[in-house]
Amino acid sequence: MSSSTPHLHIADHDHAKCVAGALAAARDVCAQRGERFTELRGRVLELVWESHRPIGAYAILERLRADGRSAAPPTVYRALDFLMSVGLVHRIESLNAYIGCAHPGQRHASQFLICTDCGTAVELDDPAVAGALAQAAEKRGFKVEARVVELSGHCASCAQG
Amino acid sequence: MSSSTPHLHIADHDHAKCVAGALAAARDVCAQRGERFTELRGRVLELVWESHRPIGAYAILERLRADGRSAAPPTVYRALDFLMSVGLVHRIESLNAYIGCAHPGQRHASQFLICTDCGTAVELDDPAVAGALAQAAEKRGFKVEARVVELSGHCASCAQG
DNA sequence: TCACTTTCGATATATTATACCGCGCTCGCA
DNA sequence: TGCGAGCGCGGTATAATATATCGAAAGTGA
Repeated sequence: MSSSTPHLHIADHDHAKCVAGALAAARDVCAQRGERFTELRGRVLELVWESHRPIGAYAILERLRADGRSAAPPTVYRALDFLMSVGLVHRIESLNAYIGCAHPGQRHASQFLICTDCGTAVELDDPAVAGALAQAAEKRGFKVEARVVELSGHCASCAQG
Repeated sequence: MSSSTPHLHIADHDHAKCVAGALAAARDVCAQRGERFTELRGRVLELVWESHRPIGAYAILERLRADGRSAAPPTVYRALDFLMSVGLVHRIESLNAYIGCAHPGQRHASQFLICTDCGTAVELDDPAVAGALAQAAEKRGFKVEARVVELSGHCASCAQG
């Protein structure tokens, strides 16, 4: 584990497989929806999946440039906007950062647990939370269109693992 | 109702009372905590309470300048940071904006219903939601330190009022 | 091949937020 | 009542994040 990933205890997992799976799922989703999964979009998705920590748009930009590619902010934001529009990437509002979607292709209302020690963000799809939110909104006649649910704190490993 | 507040159906309320109440509560909270409730902080809090719609830092800045006051971004951010630190103001992450706390002085885990039509944000303190979130986190050994729960959509009035 | 649409490069600029410095006021305390 | 320590704030500069716009290139479908 590199020093840049303290306590990344989503360890014990084959991350290459994560990335490959995400890319494969992306191809599927885009094919199904008749969207073009271009080389740039693929590369950006790959960078977003580089780790399980949300990554900023400008960090992605740096990496694209490191590839030798000419890139400017719009390059990144366009790709991210596309990836979010097809549900392959989520934006973490409290960090102004982006993370790969854990359940691409499926409709889901996700929640994030963000560890402020190791930086990892875990995506949940907890039905009890989703249900409680839906009820709270309905009780007030509110029609929900978008949800931002982000809990920050210490993951199990960092809290004392 | 001004054209700048379409469908503000938190109507039927004496907003001056809202503001006065918020300022009084602020004085109390600061007194209790031995914090200084300065004129600037009071004015910023008042501006945040100008409506029930989240307001951006730079909008606050403009209003301060309209007062004839000399002010720069740090002026506003310092005041907002203070007000948030004592729990008088919340930040709405999905809007990069700020709103007065509906339950100052009380510990609470709030959720926001943000209407994309009229711009109002209603603060809830729904125990079922709070409970579901606590459980979801605990189940995974996650120690929660901060919560961001923001639902966007259409309020009862705007959805069809 | 041609017309059409989408994607991308490129430049400029907008929006939101913070780092830093120094002064003066306030408050606690002798 | 004077003093020192800390806090609040004015002010400048700059960082970090995001968007508007335009034209060229590449893919798509007839």
